[in-house]
Amino acid sequence: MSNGRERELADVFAALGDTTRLALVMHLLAVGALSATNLAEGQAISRQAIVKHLQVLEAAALVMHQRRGKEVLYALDGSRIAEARAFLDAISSGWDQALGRLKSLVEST
Amino acid sequence: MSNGRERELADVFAALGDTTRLALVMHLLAVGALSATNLAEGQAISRQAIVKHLQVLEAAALVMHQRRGKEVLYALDGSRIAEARAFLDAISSGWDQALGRLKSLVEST
DNA sequence: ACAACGTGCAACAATTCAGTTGCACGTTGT
DNA sequence: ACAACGTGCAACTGAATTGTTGCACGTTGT
Repeated sequence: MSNGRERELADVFAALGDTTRLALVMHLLAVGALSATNLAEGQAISRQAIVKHLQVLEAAALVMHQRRGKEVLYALDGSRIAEARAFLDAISSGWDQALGRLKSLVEST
Repeated sequence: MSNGRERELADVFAALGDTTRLALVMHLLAVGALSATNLAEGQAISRQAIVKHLQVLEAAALVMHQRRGKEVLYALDGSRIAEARAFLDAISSGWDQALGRLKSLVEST
């Protein structure tokens, strides 16, 4: 795996590794596109905090934004999620062999 | 989604959201089971740093350990990876509808 | 023109994270 | 018994993260 790819992947996982951002992703998935002010409504934290989270998601290419008059709409970008999925698939496919090696190492008492 | 589950999921993603830990996971996947000292060999950072990373992975239930004489072997635990995969699958499956909603919102100039 | 609204920027405080070093403890093989 | 080795614990530093607040700027509708 190239070093850059590894970094990108880690960024995606790190971006998802926060309950607030995970909730944002699910919210955006459900609704489609929303402004930061809109997303912050009824939330415990401030709009600015939400904006920072959105920027983290955008830096990981999980989210994109588009200006629309005086507001800015944020929406999900799917390509990186597909990559992350592919990675976890690869891990899972290597799984049985890895488990086998583990047993032969540990059970040789 | 229950709040506890959401937290667990975020912990899994956060644990994977670091290039060092990602490399550890792939290394363990390839080899099966290794000690912290072994994993630290030839690495730029110290054994203690590796141990801390392994503890993060273990807290997220991605890794388990087992004592074996004077050394401690670490190996992957697959169940949580399967859960993370399922989550990304769910995201991806909701994707087309989300994209449709996005377009209708943005393109209505 | 102007009031209202959403955004953008910057400074700041508190917390968490990554990594180091030093040393003590338990296990192993001679 | 003892030297060697792998581990465990604790203290510490520096950097990154998360969140706050205050204010200025652009856009919108009346």
